[in-house]
Amino acid sequence: MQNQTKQNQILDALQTLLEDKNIQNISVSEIAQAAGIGKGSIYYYFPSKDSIVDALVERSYEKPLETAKNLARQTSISPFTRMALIFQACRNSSSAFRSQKDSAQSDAQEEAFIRQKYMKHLISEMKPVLTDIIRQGIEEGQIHFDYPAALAEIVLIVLTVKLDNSLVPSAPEETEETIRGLISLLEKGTGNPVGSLNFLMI
Amino acid sequence: MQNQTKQNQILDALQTLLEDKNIQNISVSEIAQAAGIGKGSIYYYFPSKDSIVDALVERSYEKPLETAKNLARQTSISPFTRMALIFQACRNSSSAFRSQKDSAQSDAQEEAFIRQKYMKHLISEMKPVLTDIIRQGIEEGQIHFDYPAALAEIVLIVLTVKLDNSLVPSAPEETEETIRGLISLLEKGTGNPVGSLNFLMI
DNA sequence: AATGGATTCGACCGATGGTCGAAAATAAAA
DNA sequence: TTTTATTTTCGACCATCGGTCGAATCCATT
Repeated sequence: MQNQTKQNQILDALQTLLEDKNIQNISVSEIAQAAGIGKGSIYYYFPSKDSIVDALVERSYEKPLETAKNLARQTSISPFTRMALIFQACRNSSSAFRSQKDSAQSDAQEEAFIRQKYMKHLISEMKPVLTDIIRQGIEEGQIHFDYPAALAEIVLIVLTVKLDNSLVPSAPEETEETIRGLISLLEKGTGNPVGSLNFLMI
Repeated sequence: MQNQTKQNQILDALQTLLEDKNIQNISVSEIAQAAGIGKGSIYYYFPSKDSIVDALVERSYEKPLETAKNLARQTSISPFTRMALIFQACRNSSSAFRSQKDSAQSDAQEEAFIRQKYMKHLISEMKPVLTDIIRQGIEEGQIHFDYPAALAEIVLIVLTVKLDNSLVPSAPEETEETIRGLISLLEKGTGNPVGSLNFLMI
């Protein structure tokens, strides 16, 4: 049952390849070659090319997700501080997927395919964690809002979409303004003073 | 210069095919066959398969987008009413892309590719229009907020992502709660009374 | 009629994701 | 150790795809 190590070997190869190519331009043979195994063996460990990508996305966020879940239990720390720590952990890991474009302008459209997987995974895993923290913040009177789960999802969606910058591309200053607007909206919407949510800023 | 009619013929074929298949499973030959022309002719009117999809997305939102732009100029109507009309127009058209799943569980992951194009297109086109309306609302004292463009983008992102339901799949009641939360957040964040933004509800 | 551009077409190309059965490696049984 | 069974590896092979190409056809203008 060295499944794990062989799978990781394949995932490592894909991750390396992903650094300067988008998935659509990476063939399964190429992955096999980079992993030092035959193409057929790839399909012994994964049912499809797609599932390899899924597995890589999952593996990439195992650690920050675990960090976040641990943090969620530390009820002694202030909710805002915990949220700040979580976002920081996620941001560090997400950079692993920032592939530098092959040449001048690579069709970000194509590459967005993998980002979307990452987005789906991250939001679905993170939402319950963030919801719990917000709920605690509400109970402690630090957040005034009636829909903790919705609040968590809104923040996650906007931040993920904007920080990714491939689903809805925009200039850095535009992204910054949107984040600033989100912060302002959250502060006014949850009854918090100006500046209290600045940890969301890039 | 019957380019337009032939292109539309091809677009029609793709749209029909899209009703019970995802793009990745639709070949160019298939599109050609459905359009009643040879495969080579497809490439006389479009440079690539991808560009056909792009064109279809654009065509699908021509009318609601024009409606929205016209509405934006009708400064005599209240900003909230105009927004309500715009969202209604968009929702009607977006249903054109709701492909029923092939069988039990079709990999929504794959199909999300086209949604993402639609999302990108809709947000980039709609953002300036919505921003203008919000800005007018601010000037007229009906909206109290400092970042009109950010507000427009946040609303568009959350609504598009949630109503699409393939980027971040969730149960209907969950979607409803998120929308409700967004409404509450917007009302409190822009200094509006409860219920004033209910037009965002599905 | 003749010329020349616009349009149509399907055979063809290189490459891809995925399959397969046979070999090689490893473990279990004798 | 020898034999049998099981797991793992592999690359030739397959069907199919997106896209190209040159020949054929249409159609307007001269």
